[in-house]
Amino acid sequence: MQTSEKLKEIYQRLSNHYGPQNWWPAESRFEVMVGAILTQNTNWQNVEKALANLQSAELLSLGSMSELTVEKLAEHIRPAGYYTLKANRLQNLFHLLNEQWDGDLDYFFQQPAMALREQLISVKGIGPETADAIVLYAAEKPVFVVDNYTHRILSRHDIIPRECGYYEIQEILTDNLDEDVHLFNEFHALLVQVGKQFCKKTNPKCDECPLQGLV
DNA sequence: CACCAGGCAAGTA
DNA sequence: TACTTGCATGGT
Repeated sequence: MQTSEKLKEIYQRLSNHYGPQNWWPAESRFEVMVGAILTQNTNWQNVEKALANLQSAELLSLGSMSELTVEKLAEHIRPAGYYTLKANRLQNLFHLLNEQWDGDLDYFFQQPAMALREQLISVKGIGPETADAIVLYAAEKPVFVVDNYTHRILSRHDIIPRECGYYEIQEILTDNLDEDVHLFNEFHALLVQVGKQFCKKTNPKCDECPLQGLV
């Protein structure tokens, strides 16, 4: 079977099984960016606690969060883990937005996807996945977000080799799927959903997975 | 108790 | 280039 056919089959099964995911769970593009950094190698439940702290302190805007010292910021995001590291990473992003774009997010997000991506990835603490998550879920431009689950699930189904790197995986996906924001949005969210449930590092439960038996 | 989550950068060889 | 390690809280 062709790669594109396999991918469509996977998407159909997951979509039928789980329904619409409606990512990203945030109320603003700014919140998407903050969440994208906070969720690096971190359970979303912990990120929610950190976001709730920021919300109740009225800090979920670029202007207000930019005024905090790194120590105060770290204190608010503590439940998300790696809090010192992430406070610095957030400030690095704020610096780009404030200095290069005068804090104007509309202006910033108006750029083409590749320009956005390039700038985001130049920020210390933002790598390929975080940058792509922001481009897809905040800027709503069609780039496929690859993560550990994507790699694990697609390699186990022999769609990609196990030693495949980020950009190789992304290339295979974009070459074999329609370039569509909604499709990329749902597909990534669905892979995370099924991955959390059935495709953990240790103790995978392949027999109960909706992708079980796929050729 | 062990394990690990919607990564990334820095260090080592 | 290709591994390895630190970062840290809170679920299961």
